[in-house]
Amino acid sequence: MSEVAPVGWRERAVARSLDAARSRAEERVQRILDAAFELIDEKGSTDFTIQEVVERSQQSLRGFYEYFDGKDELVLALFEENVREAVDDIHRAVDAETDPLARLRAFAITLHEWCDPDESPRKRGRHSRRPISEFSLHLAANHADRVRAALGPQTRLLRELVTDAVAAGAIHVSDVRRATALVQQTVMYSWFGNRLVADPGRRVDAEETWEFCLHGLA
Amino acid sequence: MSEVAPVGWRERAVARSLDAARSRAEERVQRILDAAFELIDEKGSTDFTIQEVVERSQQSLRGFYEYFDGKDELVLALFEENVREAVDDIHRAVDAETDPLARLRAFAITLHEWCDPDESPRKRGRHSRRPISEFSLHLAANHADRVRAALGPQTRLLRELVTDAVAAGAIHVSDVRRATALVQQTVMYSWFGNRLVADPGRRVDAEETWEFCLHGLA
DNA sequence: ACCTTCAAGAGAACGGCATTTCCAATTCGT
DNA sequence: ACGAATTGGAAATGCCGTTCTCTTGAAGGT
Repeated sequence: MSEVAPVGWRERAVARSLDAARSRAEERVQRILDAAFELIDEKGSTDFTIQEVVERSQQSLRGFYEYFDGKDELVLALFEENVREAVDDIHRAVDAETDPLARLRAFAITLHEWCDPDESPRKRGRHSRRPISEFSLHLAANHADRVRAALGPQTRLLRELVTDAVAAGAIHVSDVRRATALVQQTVMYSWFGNRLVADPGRRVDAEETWEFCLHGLA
Repeated sequence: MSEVAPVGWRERAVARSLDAARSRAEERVQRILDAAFELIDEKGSTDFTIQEVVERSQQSLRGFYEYFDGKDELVLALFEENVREAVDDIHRAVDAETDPLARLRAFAITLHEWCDPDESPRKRGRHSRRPISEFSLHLAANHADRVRAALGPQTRLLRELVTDAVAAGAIHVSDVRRATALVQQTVMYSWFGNRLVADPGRRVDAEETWEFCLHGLA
């Protein structure tokens, strides 16, 4: 836990108590996060109350506000957690491919699966992402910088893939960063556009979204 | 106002009073809408309170709830109003062109201007559209059907343009409706993706969005 | 062992806001 | 003008996020 091993017993004792305090805090934060995830799963939306969270996580209201500046910060934390999981999964999918274009495609398809709340909602034992995806709209509108930061790892991974694909001559773009942004936003929020399509048979799926991006860049 | 001209004095009197009642109601509703628009313009967001609206529109709280089922319904009405204006404007821009592809482009560019809250915010004497664009996210998430209905005229116009462009051989799409949805959502919400781009110099503008769509369809 | 101090729990209190309700005033048809 | 429906006004309700206060209990120092 602590980065430098303390030398004397005194330092060690201090470090141990600090570590103890820290891990206690970490455990509490985790309990809060878990409780919030549970509530979201149960209600299918992010309109749980702080009360419910503290009750379920066996904390005090006071304690909650020690760790989080408010509800938005809590949901932001959940969002970050979700992005982390997603990036791990995407990384796995991408690394299963070797061809630069295939890697890029793997990124797009997997990311789409993670973001579309209306598709494959009960895949594996994961949390339902729908409420978080939906709330991410609110977050992006009100805390764009935080969301941007949370998405950082994902953005960097995609940028790398685009760069590789360009280097391999698979695609041609004038500005890598811009292309990255375009793909990222198109894939992440295509589900949102689908909400406005009445006929479910005409929903745009992952594959189509990917092809749209691919041609759009060419 | 009334669809059939009444024949006798009795009917006429009834109709007159009904007309009077109706136009009074219409005027009230209009006053509420105006007040809400004003507040939105002043605050730069949709977090006005119902109190403020009724005060400014010289109405009673009770009256407000006679005409609107709640705040969401009010903002939905504003949204519809906004779409109406936008469609008119887009229609004008489209009709200034004759070539099917140019017409399609005119649609995309003009719609983008209307939707992007971060661009050309002070154009003409119109309401600031930013708060409504932002709130439309919330609306689309919670009242997708209503938003879809409100966008109906816009969707139909675009579909026509796509059909024409296909007929003229300017573009090739497998499914007109799907292509329509894809273009519509990409253009309408590209501003949202831009929120996640740190460097303002890399924001994707109307022209780029259009080209992205154009190639994406080809 | 005793006192001090300070972290942390429990939950009451506050403030903002949407939505309801109730009563009095007013309008409207007859 | 008279009873019935409509409307205005404002207080009341309920929900929720956030803050405050009081209290407890444990750790540290002497």
